[in-house]
Amino acid sequence: MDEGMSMSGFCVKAASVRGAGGNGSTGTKCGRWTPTAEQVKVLTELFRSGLRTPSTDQIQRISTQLSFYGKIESKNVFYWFQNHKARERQKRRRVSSDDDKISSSAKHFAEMNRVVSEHERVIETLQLFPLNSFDRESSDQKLRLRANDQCKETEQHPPLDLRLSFL
Amino acid sequence: MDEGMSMSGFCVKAASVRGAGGNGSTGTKCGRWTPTAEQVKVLTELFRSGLRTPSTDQIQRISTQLSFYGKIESKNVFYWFQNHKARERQKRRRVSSDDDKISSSAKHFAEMNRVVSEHERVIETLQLFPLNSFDRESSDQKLRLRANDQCKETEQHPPLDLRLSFL
DNA sequence: AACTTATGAATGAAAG
DNA sequence: CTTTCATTCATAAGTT
Repeated sequence: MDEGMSMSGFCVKAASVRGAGGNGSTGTKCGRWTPTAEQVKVLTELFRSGLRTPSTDQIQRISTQLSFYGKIESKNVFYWFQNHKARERQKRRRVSSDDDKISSSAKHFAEMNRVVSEHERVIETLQLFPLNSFDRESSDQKLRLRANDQCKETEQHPPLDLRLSFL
Repeated sequence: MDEGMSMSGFCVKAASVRGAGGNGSTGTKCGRWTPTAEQVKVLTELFRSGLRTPSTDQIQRISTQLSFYGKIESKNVFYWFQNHKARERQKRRRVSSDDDKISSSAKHFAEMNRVVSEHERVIETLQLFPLNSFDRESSDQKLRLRANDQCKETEQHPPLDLRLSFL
């Protein structure tokens, strides 16, 4: 597949975006959802009302409701809340960094210590042998305890070999 | 605004591409695993072949194999499958939920990715293309260009009703 | 038109 | 497995 932008995508024109009665009558770009002022208004109101992470069902309802004001998909609503919440938190985080000063070390300390807590496991050599009877939840879980390596310049790779015979 | 991070003094990103149409100049980014185009390609192929929840040893093997194309850890493989599977399911759910709303629009090609037969045990020697193909197509970033628009301007919307009672 | 900002979309990592 | 959080990428919209 090479091209894919020529199926049914053709936008006419997008109405004004946020900014209150914009009206610009301009932006004619598709490729990503461009919420209308009304949609943003409703979404914002929902957020203000305390809704932060709508359930799938709620997302569906919101989407349906908003589709009345313009094209929209469930995922747009999903992403909107996800982003809105994340950015609000992000901003907060920014502000809370006024502790500056000469650093109370507390933060750094915690961060430094957490790495070597209980990673002494060194599950480097995973059990490659087939477990006897119950080979139940032996997988997954253990892998998570791997410590992080250091950044290694690994941009030198060999030619792509797509054979998956190693399995 | 914003700057580079300075947590533990690791490598700061270098932006750039991950083997898109350019060349091998991959961004040396740390902090979190950034799969190379080759790695994604292999992982995707494995997934397409039916692999959904690799066992510990499979993860280990895959990781080892992929490390040939760049830095990678077992947990990255583990998470990749975990996320890929979950999102495939999530996406399907969302799309199917709001497609009844779109009605007169074309069906989504996302559905094209129907479930692959689980009986795929032919992960023996899957070769998609010659090892030295110059086909450096991005399989990672280009992926984002999937068509998803059909911007149907609903410029004729009703008066704004800000009641959120539909929840 | 180039640059900057705002924000939609994606995804790695992790929590529940 | 499902859901959430954190970061990052991409791009429409706004600014200079």
